Formats: sequence, structure tokens, C-alpha cells
Amino acid sequence: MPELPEVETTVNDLRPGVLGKKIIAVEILKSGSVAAPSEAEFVKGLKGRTVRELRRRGKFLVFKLDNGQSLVVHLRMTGSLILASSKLPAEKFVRIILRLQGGRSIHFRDVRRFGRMWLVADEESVVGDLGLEPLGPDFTLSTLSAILKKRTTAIKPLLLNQAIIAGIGNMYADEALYRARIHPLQPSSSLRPAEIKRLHASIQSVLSQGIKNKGASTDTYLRPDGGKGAAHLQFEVAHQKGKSCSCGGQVERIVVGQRGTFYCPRCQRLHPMIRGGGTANAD
DNA sequence: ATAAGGCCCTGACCGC
DNA sequence: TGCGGTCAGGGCCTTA
Repeated sequence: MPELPEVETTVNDLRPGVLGKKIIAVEILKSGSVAAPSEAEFVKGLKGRTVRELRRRGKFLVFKLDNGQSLVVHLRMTGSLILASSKLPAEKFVRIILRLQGGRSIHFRDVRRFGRMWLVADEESVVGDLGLEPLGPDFTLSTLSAILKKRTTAIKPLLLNQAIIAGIGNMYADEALYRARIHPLQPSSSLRPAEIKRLHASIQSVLSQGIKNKGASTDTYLRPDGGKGAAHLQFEVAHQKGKSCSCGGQVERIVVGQRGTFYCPRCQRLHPMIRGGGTANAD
């Protein structure tokens, strides 16, 4: 599943092949992946543009074009962007091809067709409501403490809320909570200062390690060179039902906020609200 | 603010 | 071999 580390990997690996390259043709092999504008306008608007910048925002990729417009891409669950030779025939699940000057193409591969592309004048119309970048300078311990203090919702759904923190998905939420030894259903405002401190560190460490390992290919995710990532090989709980934990417990799967959730019931225990509540004054 | 349900879509998997 | 049913899953939307 493409989450922050997978999108970051895609951006990093794609960048050298696309920066400064002109898009000479756009082919929509299967419709339904363009969110805006119409498919005809999308094709027309992209043709002839040069990619000036490529960056990640949350789980979105943003291609900044030479006319100021932005091509914004969300891979959702099964999308990948593959940098291929233009001679390579598109395989079954390629929905859109961006042909670049110089003989290469970007293949947008998306098995379940949940992924979307936008061509917009202002990228903020797509990514404007996203919350903090968890690997950015604004994601500090005190900011996280302040966020958690005023929310009663369970911690896992909060981590998945892109309007609060942008980029964490189901797998890395489970890994971060496990590493911080926090139960996924623990109410956010009941987290103790030491737990918040561990969570802040674990969010950054699981995401950084994910990037270092070029993302997780648990399902259909592929890197731009067509290869798989290795991050899932180090997952301790995500998709690891029955695996034994170093504490002697076993990873279980429950459903939290309609999401499959993996955790160790021995290490990650629910605890009651601290007397007086809201004492989230980390360190 | 919060929760729950639906929707999109298709491969994998199960039982028969 | 194949058929039908069920499930997973991110994000967004609607409804409570």
C-alpha cells in the first residue's frame, strides 16, 4: 500500500528521469483515473509541458510544470508509477502513459483503479487540507502533544486522519503504535507523556526506515524501476498475524475504524485515563 | 468532534 | 475447472 515511504521512494527514484523532461504525449488506456479536468482537457493540458519540480506532500505526488500548473497524483491502494522505455508495451494494469522526450515513459499502473490524477492551476485545491508532515520540522513533540490532548478518538484513527498528520497509512500506523507500545484503541487524550514521546519517535523512525528500505511491497506496490521495496520484510506486526513477539505474545488482528489492525495484545495494553485527565505535558 | 456505513474496484481465496 | 461469494483496503462522502 503506498503510504508516505512508498510515495517518497517513488518521488526520489522518478526525479532524475523526469526533471527537465517534456511530456510529448499522454495516452489514457483505460478511463476513470483522471479526477479533474475532463480526460480530453487533461491530455491536451499536459502535452508539451516540461516537468520543473517533483515533490511529495502527504501521500500525494506533485509534478510542477513549466506553465505553473501542477499534475497531482494519488496512488491510493494499488497504484505505482513506473519509469519505462517507451518501446515497452504497457502491461495489463497500466491505465495512463505519459511519454517523455528522450525515449522514456511514465506508466501509471493501478490494479484496482482507486488512484487519481489531477491537472490543476493550484495544487492547494487538491492537497490544501492536509495536516502536518511527520518528517517535517513542524512535527515536534509539543505539537503532537497538543493535538492528542484535545481529541478523544482512538489513537489509530487519529494517526490515519490526513487532515491532522499527512502520510501515515494503515501499515505504518500499526508499526508505530507497536514500537511505542500503545494500544490502537487507546483514547488519544489519555496518552501519558512517556507514551507520546515514544509515539513521536516511533512515527519518525518507522517512516524513515520505510524510506531507507525503498517502501513496502505487501501487495502491488512497485518502485519506478519495476522492483519491489523491502520495508515489509522488517514489519513486526503489520500483516503479521500469529507472529510471535519478543515478549512471548502473538500478533493479533482486530478491526479499528473499519481497518484491519495488527498489534501485540501483551505489549500494547489499554489503560484507563489518568486521574484528572489531559495531562499530556510531554517531557 | 466523532463514529459508522457506503462507495469505488479487482485479485485472492474459499467452499462446493 | 469453474462458479459464486466474501474480503481487503485509502480516502472521501453522507448520515447519525
